[in-house]
Amino acid sequence: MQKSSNDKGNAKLILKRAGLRATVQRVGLVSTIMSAGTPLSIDNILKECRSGKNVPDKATAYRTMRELETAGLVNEVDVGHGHAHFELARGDHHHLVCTGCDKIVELEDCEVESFEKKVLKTKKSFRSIGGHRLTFFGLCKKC
Amino acid sequence: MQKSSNDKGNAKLILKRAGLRATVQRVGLVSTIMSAGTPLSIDNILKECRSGKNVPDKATAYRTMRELETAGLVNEVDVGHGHAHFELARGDHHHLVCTGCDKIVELEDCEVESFEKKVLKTKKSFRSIGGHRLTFFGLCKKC
DNA sequence: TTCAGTGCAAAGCGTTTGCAGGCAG
DNA sequence: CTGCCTGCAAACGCTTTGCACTGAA
Repeated sequence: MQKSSNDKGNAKLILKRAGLRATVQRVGLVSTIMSAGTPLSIDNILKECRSGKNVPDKATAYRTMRELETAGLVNEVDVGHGHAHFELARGDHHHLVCTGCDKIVELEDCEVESFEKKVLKTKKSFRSIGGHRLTFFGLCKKC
Repeated sequence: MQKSSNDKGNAKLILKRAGLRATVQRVGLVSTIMSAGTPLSIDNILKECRSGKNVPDKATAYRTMRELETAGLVNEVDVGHGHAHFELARGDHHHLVCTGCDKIVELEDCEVESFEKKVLKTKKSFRSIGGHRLTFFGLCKKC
């Protein structure tokens, strides 16, 4: 979870590539998301940023997330906590959420494709299926 | 989508069984949900109720949904529209949502169980998995 | 120097809650 | 008649927006 100067360099590159100015606030936000292995809430992101300088305002954090999302660099994740989480965009994957402590674990290797094909074949009123969202809820061993 | 007097009778029974008073407002809310084949937003539910008498207040609608949810009669559904939908509780099933017109279609025959077992076997930090939520997004033929 | 980006404060939206009055049992 | 239920309005939490100032290029 510790941010290296390498993360900050990468963050700058990522921002530049997206056509966004690499301000101190944005570099902090992006490197935080990059070094997290799990989707973070806005409050968590800001808490992480407080270890650095020029902590962004909450409005700035939201604005930046939307911009990164539009640029395809970040995905919003909703696990039913009443607020959004954000993670670095990556391939099709899902989440496992502890209903006790709200911990979120990433799941690789999506296994929904065959189901998706069957759904499209069955539901004649639909032209196409562009994506899906799958979340598992359970209890982690600490809860 | 038309509510029969039969629906209203069933609604009264359902409410009584849940230990709730069968007021005009609640009967309207429950029979609306019963006759819908798809999850409805609070606004849609109230719109449907307006064809009858004693249209419930929005606060009443929310309160009643929470009570029915606690009683296990209704499920909240979140398809990422920024507001809740409610449907009659039934077995494990999923939803297909049109990103054009927001239509929601029900999917029977859940095919996630084997994936779920594999996840539990892989993620050693979790004790149990109690449920999952799967939503497909696509375009219907009208969009 | 210039204007994209920022912080602050206010507004927006869905949802919840407090309270006094009303109706089902 | 009793107290559960209701409508109204205010509060709430997350998110967005308007605006004047600021700092990156």
